[in-house]
Amino acid sequence: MLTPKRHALIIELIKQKQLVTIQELVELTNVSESTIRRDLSELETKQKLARVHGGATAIQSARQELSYREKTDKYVEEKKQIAQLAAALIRPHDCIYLDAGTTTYEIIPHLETLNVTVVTNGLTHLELLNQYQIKSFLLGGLIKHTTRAIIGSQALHNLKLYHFDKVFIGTNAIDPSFGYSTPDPEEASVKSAAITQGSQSFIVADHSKLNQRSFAKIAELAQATLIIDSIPADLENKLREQTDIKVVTA
Amino acid sequence: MLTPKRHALIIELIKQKQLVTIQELVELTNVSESTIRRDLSELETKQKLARVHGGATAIQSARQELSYREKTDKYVEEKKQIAQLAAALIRPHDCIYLDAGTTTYEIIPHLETLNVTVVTNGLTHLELLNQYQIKSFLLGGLIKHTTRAIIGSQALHNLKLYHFDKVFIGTNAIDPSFGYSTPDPEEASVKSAAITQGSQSFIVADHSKLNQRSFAKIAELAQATLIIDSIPADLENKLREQTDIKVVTA
DNA sequence: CTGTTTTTGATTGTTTTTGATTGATTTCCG
DNA sequence: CGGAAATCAATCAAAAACAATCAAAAACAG
Repeated sequence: MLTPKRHALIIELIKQKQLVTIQELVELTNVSESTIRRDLSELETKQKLARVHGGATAIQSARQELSYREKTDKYVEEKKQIAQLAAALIRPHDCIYLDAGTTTYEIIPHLETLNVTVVTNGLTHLELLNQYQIKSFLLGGLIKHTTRAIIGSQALHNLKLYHFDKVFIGTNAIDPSFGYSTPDPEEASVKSAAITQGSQSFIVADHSKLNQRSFAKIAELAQATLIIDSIPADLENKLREQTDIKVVTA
Repeated sequence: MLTPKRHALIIELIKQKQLVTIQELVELTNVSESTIRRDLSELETKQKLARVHGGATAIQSARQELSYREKTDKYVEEKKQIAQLAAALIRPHDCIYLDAGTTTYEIIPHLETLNVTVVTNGLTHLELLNQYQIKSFLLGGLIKHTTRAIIGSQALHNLKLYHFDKVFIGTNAIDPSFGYSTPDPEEASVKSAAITQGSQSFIVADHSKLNQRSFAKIAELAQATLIIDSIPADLENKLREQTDIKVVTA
């Protein structure tokens, strides 16, 4: 039996039973105990399970959860790299604002040991913030069910109650002359207001957003540093005339 | 038997019986007394139980307090009846406040056709509100991870932005002289502030909360109508001197 | 086909877990 | 109070599970 197939079987059985013995796995896969031990060892370092004396148990870490839901999203790997680069800018005990969105979501796992305080308008972030037990504040306001974000005048009002060391915002479009923009004016208002409340503000976006214009303007390029996975050289030069840019270097 | 499985069994039995003897655990798990002793020792340091001479008991300190999700909710049927009675008071296009908690949660399904606007501080309510596509506002503020509620000064500030036709609040304790109370002062503040923002306010609670006092006072009895599943006649008379009461009539 | 690398299963000695035993401590009950 | 019974922590040896090692088998590359 091929190793990946065997690993898949093991993970599947653990998922079903939560707890398996080495003997059960030996019977399931018809390989020796030694091989199973090696498999468990390997899968443990990959955070796919937790070993216990005599077998292994399922692990419901944030990472596994995360890998489960990443299917719906595009450029996940790039977003993770962007998030990592963004997180590297954060210092212990910073107070940061995390905009709703998938790229900002990927920043959360990097916050675990930083003792930061997070303010967000993204309801999708809450579960992960909870899992990492990060001190978190939510903006108040209208719940936009489609994107699960908090918007509206109350949200703007709420933002005035905070000041942030760093602000991380997602965007749908980046254009050399129109700046950062997004389809929903309500969301744009919140993003814009957040930027003005931060000492430093960052736009996190993947390369598919470059050279795009959307309906509602968030801010000028100069108002926030751009963090992106890759960018053509000529466009980078053009943007650098107006703002700072950080590019993921692979 | 694998250690985690055994530990799970032990905790499960303690959860059911509150108090277990070592002998019971030996029979349950078919291991020696020594092993059980070691297990209890280990689980005690993990704060999963408290040892007593001869066995172990469930721990009910705040530390062990089960988080909202895993809390095996009691009196679900009663709460549904209370919720139904509460929902019958709501008129179309009302603006209502729903406190965090399991009883208020049960109100949501009744709102579907009423075109109400809901304001809440309960994150656990969001999924259901989304499902029924109810226009919803969330209070801003600190996220209390254990109960998944919004609290803090920002929440109080947010409440000032609204006025409600009806306010529905949960409580942990109802006492003829101490009024309504709950363990966490921060939560009590939010509940209290919400009550003052409503034209009419209601406390929804099951009968297990009667004649109890908790640490932090929410409000006097007179400040909110009590909605409850059942109540002894003498206590009802005593409470009716101070406030209105609605009882589920089965 | 031949030489190399990878994977596997068996074997080894080591570590962890377990159950029995011991003497100390606590609880019970007269 | 005081002794008996029960329960306890500490210890130790046996059993189970473990990581490390190595040679055979399989997969691979040239």
